[in-house]
Order: sequence, then C-alpha cells, then structure tokens
Amino acid sequence: MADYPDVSAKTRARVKQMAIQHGYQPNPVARRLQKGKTETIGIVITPEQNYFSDTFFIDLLSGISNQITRAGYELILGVASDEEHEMQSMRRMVEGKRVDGMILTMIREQDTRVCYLLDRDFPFVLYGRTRETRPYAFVDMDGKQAFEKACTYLAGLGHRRIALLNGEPGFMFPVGCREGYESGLFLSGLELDPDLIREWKHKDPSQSSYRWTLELFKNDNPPTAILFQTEAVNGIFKGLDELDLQPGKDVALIGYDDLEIARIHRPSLSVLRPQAREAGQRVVNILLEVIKGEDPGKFQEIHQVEMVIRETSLPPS
Amino acid sequence: MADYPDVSAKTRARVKQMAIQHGYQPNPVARRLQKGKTETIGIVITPEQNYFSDTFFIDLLSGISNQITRAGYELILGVASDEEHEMQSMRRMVEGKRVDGMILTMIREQDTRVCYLLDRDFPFVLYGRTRETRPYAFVDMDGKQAFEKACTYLAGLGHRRIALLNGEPGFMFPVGCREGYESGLFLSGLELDPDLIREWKHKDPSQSSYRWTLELFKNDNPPTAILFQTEAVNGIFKGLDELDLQPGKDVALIGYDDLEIARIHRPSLSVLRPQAREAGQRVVNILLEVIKGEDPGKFQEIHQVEMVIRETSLPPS
DNA sequence: CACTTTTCCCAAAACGTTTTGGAAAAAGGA
DNA sequence: TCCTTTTTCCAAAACGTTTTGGGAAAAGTG
Repeated sequence: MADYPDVSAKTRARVKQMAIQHGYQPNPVARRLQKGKTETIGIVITPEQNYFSDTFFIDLLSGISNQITRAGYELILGVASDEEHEMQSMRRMVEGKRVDGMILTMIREQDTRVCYLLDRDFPFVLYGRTRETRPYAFVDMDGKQAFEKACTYLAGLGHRRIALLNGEPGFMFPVGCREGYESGLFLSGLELDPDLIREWKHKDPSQSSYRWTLELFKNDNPPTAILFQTEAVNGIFKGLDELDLQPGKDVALIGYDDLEIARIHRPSLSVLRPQAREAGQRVVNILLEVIKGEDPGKFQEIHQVEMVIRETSLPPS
Repeated sequence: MADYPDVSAKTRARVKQMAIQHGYQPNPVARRLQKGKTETIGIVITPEQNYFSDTFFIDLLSGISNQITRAGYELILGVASDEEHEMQSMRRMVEGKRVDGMILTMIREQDTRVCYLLDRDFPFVLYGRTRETRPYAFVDMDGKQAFEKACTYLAGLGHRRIALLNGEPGFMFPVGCREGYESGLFLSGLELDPDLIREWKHKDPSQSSYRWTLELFKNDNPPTAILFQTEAVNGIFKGLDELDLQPGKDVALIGYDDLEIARIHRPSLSVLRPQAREAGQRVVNILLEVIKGEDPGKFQEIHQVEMVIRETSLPPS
C-alpha cells in the first residue's frame, strides 16, 4: 500500500480497485512492526497543575490532534497525578517503545523531562521553554512581549501602580511574564515595586490569588491595575468584591488567556490571547520533522500574542 | 515474556535475571501483531460540547487513564470539532483497526455512535446511557435520583417554586435530571410548572443560562430555588446579580458537579457530586471484560450521586 | 537395565505488513 | 532472429514477539 517504485499504471489501478472493493485497510500494527516506527506521539498531562482551565488547553490539544491525525499518527494520552507520576508515565512511553516522540507542556525552569529526553536523544518538542543550553525544539508564546505590551498600555492610560499576580515559581512561563512586566515598567519610566508582585499556586489558583489580592491592597499605596493569568481571575474578583472595589472601574485588569469567563463577565475582561490551536499544529509538524531526523535546534519558534481590549482596561479614576 | 507454561523455576529466574540486566523490554508493537490485539482503547472528545468544564471530565479521564495503564494498554485520544468529525474520528479508530474498544461520553438519546458500534459488534462502554433496546455496557450516574434528592431537599426546606435549568435537549443526561426533578416535585406534593423549566446550550453555557435566568424571573410567581448543572453557574450568577438577587439568600441553588467555582464562590455552592474518577475506572475495567468476549449486557452500572450541602441551600426568605 | 512417563527446552511457525532482489516479460537494437 | 536493456511483477526475507510441537533430558516404574 506504500509507494510504488516500479509497478505499471495498469496494475496499480487494478490493485487499488480491488482494495476498495474489498474494503481493504492495511493493518497499522503490522506496518509499524516492519517500519520500526510506532506512528504514535505521547503527551502527559497533570491535572493538579490545573492546565485544563477552560478553552486554552483544549485549543492546544485540538491543534495537536488535528495534525497528528492528518499525518496518520496517533496521540496517546497519559494522565499523571503529580510530578513523579508524570515522569513515570513518560518513561513508560519512551522506554517501552510506545511512541516515536513526546510533546511536553507546563515546562519548568529546570525540567527533568527535558534532560531525560536529551540524554537519550529521544525526539520531543516543548510547548514552552526551559533553561537548557543544549539545542532543542520548542514552540513558545512570547509572554515577555505580551506582558510588556499590556504593561505599557496600562501605563499609557495613566496607571502608575501596576501589580503583577504571577504564576507559580519554578515554571518557565512566569519568568517571561515578569521580564515583560519589568521591561514594560522601565519603558514607561515607572519604578519596580516588589510589593506589587505576588505569585499564586497551580494547586489552588482561585484561593491563592484571592489571598494575594487582599494582600496587594493592604499596601499604603495600592495598585490601580493588575496583570495576571486569567486562570486566577475568580480569586481576584472575589478579593476585589470583598474590598468593595469594582473590577475595571476602580482597578484595571488584563489577564493572559482568553477564557470563557473573560468574555462572559460584566465588565468583560481585557486579555492577552495566545493562539493555542495554531501553536499545537506547529508543535506536531515540528515533532514529525525531528522524528525524521532533522536537527531539533533548527525549530525554535516564538509566537506573538494578541491583546484584546475589552472593558477592564480603563484609565485610573 | 508471557505466561510460562512449563519452564522450570531455575531457568525462569535465570532468564529474568538476564532480562533485567540487559534492560530488556518486549516490543509492544510486535506483541500486538502476534496477539492480534492493539492493546489500545480510544476516546473522542468534542470540546464544542464543552465537556472540559473544570475538574469533572478530568476526573473521569484520570480514572480511565489510570486503569488503562495498569492493564498495559494505551489510551488514544481524538479531538473532534463537531458531531460529524466525532463519528469520523471514531470510524478511523475502529475501521482502521487502531483500537480494541471505544469509550463514549456525552451520550445522546438517539446516538449514532452506539448504533454503529452495535451493528459491527465492536466492543465499547458508555459513560451514560441511550435509548437503545439491544444490550450494551454502560456506567451511568443516577441523575434522576440526584435531582430527586435535591428537589425534595429544597421542598423540605419550604421551597414551593423550584426551577430547573436543564442541559441541552438531545442528550440523555438531562432526561434523567428532569425525571428526578418531576419525581421530586411529586413526592413533595408540588405541582409541575412548565414555566419553571429551561434548557441551556452546550455551545455557550454561560450566555444561554444567563438569558434563561432572567427569563425565569419575569414570571409573576418567580422561583425561590434553582436546580442546574454547575457548568451553567456563571450565567446564573450573572443573571441574579443583574436582578439584584443574592444567590443563596434570595434564591436557593443546587448544582450538579462539584467544580472549583462551587467551592470558591461566596456563598459556596451546594452541589450534587458524582464520583467521576471511580466511574472512569469502572468504565475501563468493564471495557476490558467486553473486549475479552464477555456479554456487554451484563455490565450496566448506575452509580449513586452524593449531595454536598453548602451555603446556597437555605430555606426561602 | 530397559521402558514409560514426565519435565523441560528450543526451534519453527505465525501475525500482516514493507522491502528486497531476482526472474520473467516486454521492448529495443543489431 | 538473437542478444541486450528496460520494465514489470512476484516470491521471499525481515520486523520482534507469542504460540506450538517435537524431541532431549530427567525422572519414575517394573
């Protein structure tokens, strides 16, 4: 059923005819054995890290699945309860020769999975980045540029006290967010005040962001705007409500990720919107190249993030 | 590496020793070819149906993944954009001999997937139920009993006007919810008022439930309590807010599914809590039996749903 | 000790493809 | 026509397991 090196057009047609007539489908397992490929790509998710917040991860997954199917591959999914199981699930896939390549998400600054895969020269692509000098393939969102843009935008409106409610330390993404935030402040001629930076936890985004929101406003000179990941928005709303502050009116808000709540809420939430589906597709296409033997170092993409201005990004009152 | 019918204990030990020493792992692809099994189970999700709301589906998936791994199987995931792609994705898995069995979720009253699989005698298990007379295996939550329980509970508190904001028609789950609701009213000696029943859409749970909430209170004799799926809670909160009604105080609320928002919100939301993880495990164990050749009709489980009383289920004011 | 029975081991077949290499057929050239 | 070259086809090998069956070795029996 594969490429026909030297068979005549006539026989080819005849064979194909018969194949269709008998509803023949080549057995993928047999093909995989012969080819020495599993035609399968693995991904492991860790719900505890709360990745499944609404549409974002689904968009990524949708893009991934889409391209994988198009290539005739399969996506096998592992669900791990914590960091240790995550590694275990991946090792099973890799060492058990169950996949040709891995997709990694929720990347840490020091990521043992990346080391593991680099050490054994196993194909993989990151959605995100890590601190690692050896070349590897990744597709990342430009969190730095996004937060810089949001920060300068707010500063341009006249905000002088802009807070950052950042993601959990240890992961790579918040690093970029913070860089962008600091750079945005700098470009706008604002001072960095460490008191205006807090970090919530994946395990309990709402609860921790709620606590930190209250904390932020204990400040003598409280913020008039907050930058954050939309995941944490429920906690922020709850905190502001308790402080009798109106989101958007008393405090400007810009979130990262365009979740459903952002569109639904009144006032609707201004957001930074990553194109997760497109990123997912790129991740797969790159991984297929790496599996073919291409140099992973050639594939390092940083995607721009769009800013969507809605109702929570007004000038300070 | 398989069962040893008649080899001596000594050699067995010796061989195992060597296997471990050389880090030998049997190649699953070769084994699958020989065994004529793919050792793989398929599932197709359709994000548009908004299944990924928070923890619930992840819990189910976590239970599924857990048992699949334990059995040495794989879970392959399809992501479909609509009903048509859903079927297409499943056919690829089934006709392409890529899986030994399928897990189905989001079951419809008339479900083409179920017909398709029954027609070709392909192993599958439903998370949910459908209208189909031929025997098939399923694990379902007792939505009827759950809603009946919630309804009689509210009636017991003195509520006389209890509304139902139900899921999308066409799916099977809302059928049970309604049955339970009606039965609960009946048991409490309350009349059924069709004006107090509304149905939101998966495509846009918040928006549609928001609209229907406003609608419910246009009634001359508005409800003092609402039963609903927690997925729709944002729309309800928004609607109540606009009507200047306090959730829990002016209107009692009980949702189905214990999502994060239910615990976080102040007042915290009383809920019906299905044990999705356990259900997921059962689904897999049953499917493995069916794949072995057991009669699917033997496996029809209905799981009880727990009621968690929090702050939004007070007597009418 | 000779024969039967039991226990163990290993070589060979099978799973359903893709790839390979050689033979047969067709075409071309003298 | 005969030989060479090209085209086409098909049989056989290989992928790495599990299963099978035959035979050697060990154990048991008279």
